[in-house]
Amino acid sequence: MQTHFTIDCVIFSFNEGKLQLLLTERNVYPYKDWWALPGFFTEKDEEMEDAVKRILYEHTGLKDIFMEQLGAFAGVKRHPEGRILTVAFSTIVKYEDVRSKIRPITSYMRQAKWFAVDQLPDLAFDHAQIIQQSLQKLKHTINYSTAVYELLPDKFTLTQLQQVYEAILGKTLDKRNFRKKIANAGFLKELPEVQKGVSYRAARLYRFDKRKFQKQTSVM
Amino acid sequence: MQTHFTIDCVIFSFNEGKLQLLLTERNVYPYKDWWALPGFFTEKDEEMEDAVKRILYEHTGLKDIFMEQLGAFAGVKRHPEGRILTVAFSTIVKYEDVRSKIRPITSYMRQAKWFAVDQLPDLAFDHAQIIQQSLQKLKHTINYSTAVYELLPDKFTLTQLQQVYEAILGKTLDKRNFRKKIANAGFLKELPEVQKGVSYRAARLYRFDKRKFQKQTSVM
DNA sequence: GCAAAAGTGTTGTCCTTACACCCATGG
DNA sequence: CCATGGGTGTAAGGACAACACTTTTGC
Repeated sequence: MQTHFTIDCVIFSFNEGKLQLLLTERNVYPYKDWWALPGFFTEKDEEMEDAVKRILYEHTGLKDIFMEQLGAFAGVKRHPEGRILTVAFSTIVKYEDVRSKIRPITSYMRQAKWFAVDQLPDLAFDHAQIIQQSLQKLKHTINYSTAVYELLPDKFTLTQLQQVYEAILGKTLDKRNFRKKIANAGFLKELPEVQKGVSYRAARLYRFDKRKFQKQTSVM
Repeated sequence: MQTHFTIDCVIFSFNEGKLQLLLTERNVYPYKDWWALPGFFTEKDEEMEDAVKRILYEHTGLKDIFMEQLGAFAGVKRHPEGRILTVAFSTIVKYEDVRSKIRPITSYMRQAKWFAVDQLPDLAFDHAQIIQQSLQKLKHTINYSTAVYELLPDKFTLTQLQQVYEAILGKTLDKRNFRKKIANAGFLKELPEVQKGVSYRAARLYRFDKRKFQKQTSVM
């Protein structure tokens, strides 16, 4: 049997000390004027991966971003038109890198905007559930993926890094223990620079060393 | 756009010291006479969860089994008829419990049969890939789920338990360390019985205590 | 008595956690 | 000089890995 087939995108970023999520305001029925995950119908005989790329671009203006599959959500009652199967994908982007590029190409969506994950509006369809599941997954994989570093600018301070961990895990961490753990892991490169423009002691800047990270994790 | 929508089931069990997988022999084109994961088309406006139950029953004779979603597999070239999206589900069953029930109801499949996961035949579609991914997931969740205990009979010896771990992880474990870890976890109940019918020292039997397991894990 | 598997302890290393104060800087 | 966040060490407990021999049983 055939079914409608859509893609939804969960796009995380980090700004102002908070985990952020990119949502679009729908300009079409159903759920017109509601906020929703960027997502839409696939086309006939379109590869799923191509559909993800296309829809991501058309709805947010973002390109060349790798998205990981979260899972399929069906449910006859998800949509007034009957069963629509959606496959959700998630990714993480650097806020500064995409800031100027966010802009829906299609007129199906009125605008795309960042929301702090702890201050989301009411969402269309079952998107709140998809987001919950995505956050769950992020929590579990945080230590085994480069996800955290995708959330930060190229050069960052240890406090910023800790904030990202805290935002994702939803709890505060001990500063000394956190730094020991990071130092131990050994895939941060200390830079000869420090923060600028702060009215207190400037913090050391670090960079993530992907090569060293892969060496570590590939042993396991 | 619409797409064909199928379900595939990855069903693990454990017998003769090996991790086993239930496959069906196809009686229809495409891939007639090939071995494949039990799976078929969903029906119009059928809930995904209902489709899983129905297909599992029709193709293997198994009922009342909870299946967990693995993910969606699309791919225009998966199937001669064009894009067919399949959502894979996996589960684990006790070999003894189901032994006599395995039997396809539908004539689309000629027979259902267990194969050791390290001795699988050539498989239809992209089912080999789905199985690989499922095994990966099993490895990762082995310590945080009741999966292992679903694989064993009600009463089992510690050596049997260790064999299951070894089969899933694909490596041998140290007996003393393994027993310490299990004892530490504290959700096995030692029974007053021992093995029977063996020509060497009979091993103590244990039972898995689900209540204690949940207490442990829910704290985290 | 022998074959076959059951059962059992110790040690070192490393990771995790808890916990509090001085330091550097800009204004 | 003060407000603000940056930066640092230690001790205890728990988890993990390495490692080999004795015991029980059926035949």
